[in-house]
Amino acid sequence: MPIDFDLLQPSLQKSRWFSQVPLHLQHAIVGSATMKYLHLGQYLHRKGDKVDGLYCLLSGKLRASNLSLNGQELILTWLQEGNWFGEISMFDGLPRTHDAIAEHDCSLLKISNQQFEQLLAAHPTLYPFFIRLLCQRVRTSFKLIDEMASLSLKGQLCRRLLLLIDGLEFSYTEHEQHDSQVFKLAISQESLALMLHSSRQTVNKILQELSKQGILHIHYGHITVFSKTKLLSLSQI
Amino acid sequence: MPIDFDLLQPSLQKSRWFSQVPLHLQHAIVGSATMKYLHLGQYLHRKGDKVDGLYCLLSGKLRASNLSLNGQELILTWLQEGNWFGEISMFDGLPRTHDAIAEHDCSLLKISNQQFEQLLAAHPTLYPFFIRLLCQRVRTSFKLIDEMASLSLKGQLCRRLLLLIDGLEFSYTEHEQHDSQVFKLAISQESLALMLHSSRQTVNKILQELSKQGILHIHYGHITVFSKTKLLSLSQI
DNA sequence: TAGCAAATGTCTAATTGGCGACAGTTCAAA
DNA sequence: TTTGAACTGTCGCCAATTAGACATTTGCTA
Repeated sequence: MPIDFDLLQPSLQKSRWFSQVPLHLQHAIVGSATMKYLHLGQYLHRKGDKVDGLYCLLSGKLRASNLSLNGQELILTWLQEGNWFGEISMFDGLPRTHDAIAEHDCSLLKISNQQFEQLLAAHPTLYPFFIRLLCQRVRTSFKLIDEMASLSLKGQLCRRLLLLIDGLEFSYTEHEQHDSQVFKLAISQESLALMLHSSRQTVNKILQELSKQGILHIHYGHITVFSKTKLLSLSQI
Repeated sequence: MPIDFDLLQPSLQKSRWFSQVPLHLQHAIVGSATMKYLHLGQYLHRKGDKVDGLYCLLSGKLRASNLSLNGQELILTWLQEGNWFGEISMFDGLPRTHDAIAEHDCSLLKISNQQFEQLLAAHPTLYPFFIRLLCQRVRTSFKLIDEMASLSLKGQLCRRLLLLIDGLEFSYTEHEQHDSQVFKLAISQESLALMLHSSRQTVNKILQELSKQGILHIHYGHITVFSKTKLLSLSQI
């Protein structure tokens, strides 16, 4: 049961990070991976778990979150098709920083500790690429910290909607673009609130405002966004 | 004007990260550095600046912060004796994530881009160590994100005081310990507020409470902390 | 197609924290 | 020793947000 590299291409290339890795190294990475499957609701790992591998999500959706001391779930983000994650624990050997829960049935590439060590030993030129993955992580985190601190709740919400749209790789590009496209975000207001560490009621109020301004529509269980550009300008308040 | 490694030892070994680097690599790192000096109030770099080097603060104190859109300063942290920083821009070549301003006269080790490249080329075994530095950064950031979200303002304040005490390396150890030691934190309530993105008045109110509980004393321009353990238990609210 | 669970909409009261105002205190430099 | 800037203490008002309660809507499934 070898893994068919070409078959995975569409998923793999969704990652800005992975697509910048030279082709022969891409092959080496995928070559040391095995498949792993999860059912909806299953945990891939929990915060504090020992490191067991580096993953790439091929299909499905994972929620990265953890529980606050009073038992409330705090969602950090969603991992989507093409996302690589788990590299921090791989490198420093310390426990997982978050829970990872399947929100749909998922398929993943898994590179175990052993395989990872062998991979790096065989291809030390991979180091700079993994370093870049870490740098992305730090920059995204710093940006999030700034935004949590400086933006109003409304600004933060708009920012998060944009992040969800751009989805992949924890990273958000600021390219100017026209509003020709409509985006469907499958997320409940409750979940949005958990991500903003706010209340469902407040999120609802803000979404209503945005809806009245024609920026988005609210549906049962999802939101459609009409204007990325307007969200962008609002995410500076 | 070669740099005297032994003379710098006391400062260098304050870094948990650096002290775990093997001795011959420590020498290699310091060997590719030059000295740099700053006066109080001078900027080492500003957010958005092009990368110019990797630094280690030998003496003095730097403030890492940036301006929010409405012009307010948001303090991320203070860099203290022994801290290494600036590695993110070194690795990904992107602009600085924060301003760095001298709060006292400072002396630093500087490793320029060129020197850094040569250093890594000559000692590729350094990669895992720099990776670990990045991992520390990510973990500290994740922790901060969680705490900003889940803790009350009082909890956050206690948490920050602990961080300031442990100071070095962005990292905070949870070792249980007795309250035999007293810590002096040279920081104004105003600055604390900027770090918590709160107001001076609120910070004052909380500090008064803590003072009444005997956990700390408030002075002009600084705070003395008597009980780390009590701060620790309060930083879970 | 009836029923149910999940999601949304909308009130209210209570709480938190921001902010202006101003008085008092401390420290250092002239 | 005086003076002024920086820091701390405190009050009160106001806006934002939370949390509880409950009605309504939606979409799935038996």
